[in-house]
Amino acid sequence: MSLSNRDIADVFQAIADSMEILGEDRFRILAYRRASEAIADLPMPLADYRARNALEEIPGIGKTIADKIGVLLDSGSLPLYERLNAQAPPGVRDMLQAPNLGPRNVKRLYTELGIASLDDLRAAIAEGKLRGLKGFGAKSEERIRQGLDLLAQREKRIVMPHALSIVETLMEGLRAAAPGLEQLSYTGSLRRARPTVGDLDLLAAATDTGAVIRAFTGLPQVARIVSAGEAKATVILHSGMQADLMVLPPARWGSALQHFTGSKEHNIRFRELALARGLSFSEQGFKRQDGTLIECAAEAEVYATLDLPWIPPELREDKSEFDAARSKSLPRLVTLADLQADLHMHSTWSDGRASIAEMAAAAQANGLCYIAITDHSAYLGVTGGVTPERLERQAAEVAQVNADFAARGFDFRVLHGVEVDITPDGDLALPDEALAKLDLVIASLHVSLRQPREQVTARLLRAIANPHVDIIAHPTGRILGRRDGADLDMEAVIQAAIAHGVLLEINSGPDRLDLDAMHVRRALELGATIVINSDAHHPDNLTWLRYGVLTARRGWASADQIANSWPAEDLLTKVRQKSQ
DNA sequence: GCCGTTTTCGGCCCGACTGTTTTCAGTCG
Repeated sequence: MSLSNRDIADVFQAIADSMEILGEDRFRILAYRRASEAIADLPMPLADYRARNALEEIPGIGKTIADKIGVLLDSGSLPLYERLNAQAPPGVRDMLQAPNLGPRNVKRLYTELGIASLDDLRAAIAEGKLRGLKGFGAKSEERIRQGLDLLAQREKRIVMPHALSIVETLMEGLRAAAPGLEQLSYTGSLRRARPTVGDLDLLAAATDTGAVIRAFTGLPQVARIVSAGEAKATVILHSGMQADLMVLPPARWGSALQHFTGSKEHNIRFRELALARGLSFSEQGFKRQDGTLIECAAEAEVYATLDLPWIPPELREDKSEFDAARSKSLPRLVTLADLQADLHMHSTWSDGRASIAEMAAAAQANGLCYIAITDHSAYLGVTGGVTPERLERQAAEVAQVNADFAARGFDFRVLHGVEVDITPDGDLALPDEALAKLDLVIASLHVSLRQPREQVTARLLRAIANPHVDIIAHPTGRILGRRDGADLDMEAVIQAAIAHGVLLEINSGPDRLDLDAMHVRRALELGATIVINSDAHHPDNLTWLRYGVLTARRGWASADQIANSWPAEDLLTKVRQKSQ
């Protein structure tokens, strides 16, 4: 069993952690961290890169680390890793996770007191052993104890859609409670639309900063105030999430927003570019060599100072966005307003909660021009799925709904589709004759996701090759925080989808967001076409499209690459080409 | 250890906060 990208990324992260504790060269440590993050975000297995002799083309990976990847792939272990494990073992590295405790002190606790795990640390604090150490007082010990408490109760990461809903309610409350607020935004990984986030970061601009802080800590959502000063506060919400608010003068809004949005990697690269021009950048603004400051009240001014166009937050991961910005080739990212259709919706014909007419009306109210009703095929546990016979009857209802729209003078259209299961053998759960009569066929994996890579990939490839299949829904089947997706050869899936004119879906369900952004980007690079669907089972679910759009944007998608931003006739032309 | 619109050698982001300090080291975002 060869190591996954995740496994290898974890090895390099562990190497960096151990080196940090041992006090090795910080730039060497940074190199291992950068390599680890680059690997974690790759769209293809490392073995594929090596096979194409392309490991060193990955930014952040040079000859040394490429060789180490080779050793890991071949042998499953690495001498450097084993050696570091002996000097700073996993239990010691775990202590780095504790807030307020960093590498220097972890090393001292380990070497001077023999503390080698978080449990050891808790015990040592209970016995008051830490304050005996030179440079440690009772306050240091207490801070570390508090850090351990925080670590224990720290909620695990929540999905981005959930975080957005919490943060927007919070912002609404703050706007009402804090007059004099000139600017307010969420920042951090949430603004970059990462699929999961660990805490909530808010940034505000106001002249009276203290008044905004007091309004914030007084919000009804706040369960506990961790700290609150004149410009910064940290609270724990009743939901268990930590929320940080920073308030600053309006003149520095732009530089602060850029700084707190990150990512850290993007910021480091940005500051390197600034240095090359003799400017030092921080959240305060640009500092010239003579010490004078250039303030930026708007974020676009920050980038403009380095002659760069504004870079959308979703792209700020130091994944070639600066090259694209410099060469004026940043994509014009798709927006929610670009979408004309939702091509994956359920009704009471299967497990949906509303009729076809209700779903259509909701879509129209949301500004869409056409939809596809795609109920589940009758298969396994799905209640009331469609059979060939029921599809015939459903077609009549779809025709009636369309006739009603036309009679009322609306230019709105319902396409008749299906979401057909791919069986464990790779068959489709409905016969070709039934599929041939439909406007649109979605095929998806719901069962046997744990099959070996070759087998589950082959299933999907067979479905893609079926002339009636138009869309592959939620390709990996992942559920965020609950289960990983199928172990697919995504490169093969993308290539097949392109060859057969099949669209790949970004499923907007809050805990799916599948395809994920890195696969979207890879698919688009190779020339695939994407669709963003809600998979709505209720009219309210149509708002989910927003999350799919954010995921597409993280994948560098422009509107022309998203099939449901096209007019209905263009989409149907593409789909019919496929069936011939 | 990586990397190049000054560089194949010599760089590599920045400031705020905290504690235990008489000038700084560690941690964080």
